[in-house]
Amino acid sequence: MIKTKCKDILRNGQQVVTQSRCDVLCILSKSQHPMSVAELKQTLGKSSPNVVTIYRMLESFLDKGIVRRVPLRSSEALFEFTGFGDHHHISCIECHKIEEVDDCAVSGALKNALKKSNKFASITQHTFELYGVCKECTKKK
Amino acid sequence: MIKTKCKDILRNGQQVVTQSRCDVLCILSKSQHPMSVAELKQTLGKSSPNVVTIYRMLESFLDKGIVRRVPLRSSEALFEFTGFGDHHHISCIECHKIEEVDDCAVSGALKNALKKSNKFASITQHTFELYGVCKECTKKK
DNA sequence: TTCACAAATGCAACTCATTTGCGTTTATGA
DNA sequence: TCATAAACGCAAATGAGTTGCATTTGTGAA
Repeated sequence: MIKTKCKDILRNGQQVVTQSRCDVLCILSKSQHPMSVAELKQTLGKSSPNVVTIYRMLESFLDKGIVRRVPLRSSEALFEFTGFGDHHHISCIECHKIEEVDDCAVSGALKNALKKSNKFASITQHTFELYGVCKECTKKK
Repeated sequence: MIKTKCKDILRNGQQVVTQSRCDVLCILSKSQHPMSVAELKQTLGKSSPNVVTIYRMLESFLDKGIVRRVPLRSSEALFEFTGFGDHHHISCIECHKIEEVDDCAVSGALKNALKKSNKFASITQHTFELYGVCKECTKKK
């Protein structure tokens, strides 16, 4: 994802375009896995804005649907760029490697769930996260 | 769920049986929705053990698979009794009401996911959580 | 029933992710 | 170019969850 693209995304989301915001979005859009705030800061390195700024930025991106919060770890939040469409994650319980998996019948499950519910009118969001053991870690044992 | 039943569950899970542990498990097993530590403490009222004790207890229950951690809120962990088998949740983004929904094709999605992955050998756990607007809140608007 | 030991508990202090307040700087669009 | 709203940095606060340690209690063997 090139910088100009990031700027467009920010503008479309009515976001003020600053260097920091471009940098963060750029990193997220290139990342193969959801990232924590700490990881973002580290990747940004010396040119990183204040942690607080990253938090506020992500909050703002979340509002506009530019990023999404992934509930894979209970200790810290992970964020990923939404532009790649819907997919899910398998996380290794040994080495914490994360692999992405695409839709795989979840949309069907969603419709089903709504049909079965008698209290809900709509489903606006969902998370489907898997935990397992990767082949590497399986081999080690 | 009656007290004796809770004791049995604890014993089967090689858990030391104490009053506090019975109380917590009893409350969880009666609850219609996953509960936070704070909520548990409040429900236990005056006879509640120290918060730290509740944390350690739940940690221990998690180990033995007696309870499960539900990632519905990012700010605090929710716990639910596993004895009722597998199901999922829809949480209202307005009023935070939680409804339980049963399996609805998720197991199929799981098999599918594993088949598509080329890095993972097994899936040991999964979460499927839905967010939406309940009928009540829809009406209000 | 008794006894020793491992496990549970309480308390205080700590860690660490995330939030808030506030004064300053910067992007935006008129 | 200028006014204003938003972003930013810093410091301090919050709040969930953890850790160390001394004390109590449940458990299984004698």
